[in-house]
Amino acid sequence: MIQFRIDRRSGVSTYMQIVQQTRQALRTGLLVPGDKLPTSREVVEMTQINPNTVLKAYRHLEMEGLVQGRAGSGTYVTRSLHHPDVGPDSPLADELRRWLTRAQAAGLERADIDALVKSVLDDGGRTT
Amino acid sequence: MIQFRIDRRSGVSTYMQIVQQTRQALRTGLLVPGDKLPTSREVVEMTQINPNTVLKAYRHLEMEGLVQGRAGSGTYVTRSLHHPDVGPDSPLADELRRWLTRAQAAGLERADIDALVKSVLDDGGRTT
Amino acid sequence: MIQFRIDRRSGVSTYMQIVQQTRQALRTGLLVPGDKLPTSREVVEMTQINPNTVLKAYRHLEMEGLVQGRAGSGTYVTRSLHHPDVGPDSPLADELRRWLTRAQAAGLERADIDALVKSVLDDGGRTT
Amino acid sequence: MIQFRIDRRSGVSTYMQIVQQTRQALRTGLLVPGDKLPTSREVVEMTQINPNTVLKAYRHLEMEGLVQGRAGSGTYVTRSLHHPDVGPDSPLADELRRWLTRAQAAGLERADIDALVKSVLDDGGRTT
DNA sequence: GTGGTCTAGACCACA
DNA sequence: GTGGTCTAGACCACA
Repeated sequence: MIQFRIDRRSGVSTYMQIVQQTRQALRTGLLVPGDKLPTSREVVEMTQINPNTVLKAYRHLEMEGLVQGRAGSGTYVTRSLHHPDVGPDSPLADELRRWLTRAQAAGLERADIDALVKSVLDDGGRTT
Repeated sequence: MIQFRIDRRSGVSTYMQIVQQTRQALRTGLLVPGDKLPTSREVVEMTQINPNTVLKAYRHLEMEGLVQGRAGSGTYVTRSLHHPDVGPDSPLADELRRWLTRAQAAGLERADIDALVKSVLDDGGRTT
Repeated sequence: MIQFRIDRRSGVSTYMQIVQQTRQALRTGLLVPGDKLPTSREVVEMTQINPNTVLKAYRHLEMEGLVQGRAGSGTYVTRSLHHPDVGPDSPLADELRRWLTRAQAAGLERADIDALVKSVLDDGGRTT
Repeated sequence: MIQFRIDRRSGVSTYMQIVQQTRQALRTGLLVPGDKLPTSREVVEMTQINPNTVLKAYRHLEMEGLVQGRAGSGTYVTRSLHHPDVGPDSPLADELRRWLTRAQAAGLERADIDALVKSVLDDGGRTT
């Protein structure tokens, strides 16, 4: 089952972190249509946040057409965002992992790597 | 001069977006010690946000020891976060750009790429 | 300014009544892009409901792309749903008012009229 | 036999939708005293809802004096709400159908028509 | 002052 | 037990 992690220092609102992590799981194929999201009670146990905040996130995902809540049953994934080449075993993932190893060998910290990735991605590969 | 872009739908508060984008520019070397940040008036023109919000972000950066405000003059970068291998002309950046080109050729959208990068980075290259 | 009326016996949830009445006002042209919705405080005075319930309705309308909330300023209409022939002075409205007069003259109560209208509309004019 | 249709997005609770659709059928004369309502099992097949929800709706209608449950037999209509001029063959229905045809010819969608009808009915024909 | 988030908890609809 | 609604109120971001 998907595990949510709340980072209170990130500057991102709690419910939006739930939304983003769920979308991320849909992208990577960790969640597929038919899967059940954890109940609000389970998320509360995982994360120590208020059940209403979980429901707010789930309602947001529902309005995006990604999940559907069923009273008395749970909240279920209704749509996939998964692209086949985005899985953890894809060649692209392998290449990226090797690149990451080289970056770490060069002494880059996570924050450096994030900054580099972000600058290249935002640039759209334009300068290649 | 650094350009700020505010995304009101991101779930990140406006002032924190200014903070994060400034830190990002310090990481990539776009901003270096001595550089002047745009005045709050200039940021207001760029972004349509309230000058108080800009000042709050700059105060936050000042508390982190990254910039310093000088009355009647402006706000100046006082510290670098730049790692030499993180620049846009570094081999690591080149390799990442080539990887990005392959990912785009495989039909991945920006959201797919973000998800893939995030999953590999969060995994810490553990499985390599 | 648009007046909301909450009917606690209707079986429709409170926030959805706000949503429906706003959509109705957009349809009839009572609200047009640029118009400001009443603040949550004003709605609370009008209707005696909780401000969070108002915000929930406004957030719902925002996700539908009909309005936009601006912190410190208010919530504004961003899109019209108005069809020119739906105004109160349109010939169609006039004809319907004359029909309503005849229905009332025949002794029909509001509930009878609602039922008749609903049955004809749901039938789609198929049998004409 | 009366067909129930549940719209989960309407904001009206499921059991209340059953109640309202039954009252509607009593108004239009689709249901008359002596008629048998579908059993909860039949409604479950029609609508995919829980039998308890059907029973709750029927109990509600029984409290309103409109139907009566007979153990081992079913639930029967005990009272009419039908006004003779509200039938599908009444002149008023004919006129309304012709009006509807004109409205559709003018390019109005169902939502536009609902809004127009609602605005005229709520206005009570006052301005005629 | 205005909207947005979050909490705590009551209560309801539904299965 | 599960999701959904609503309240009351604290606190924050923003203008």
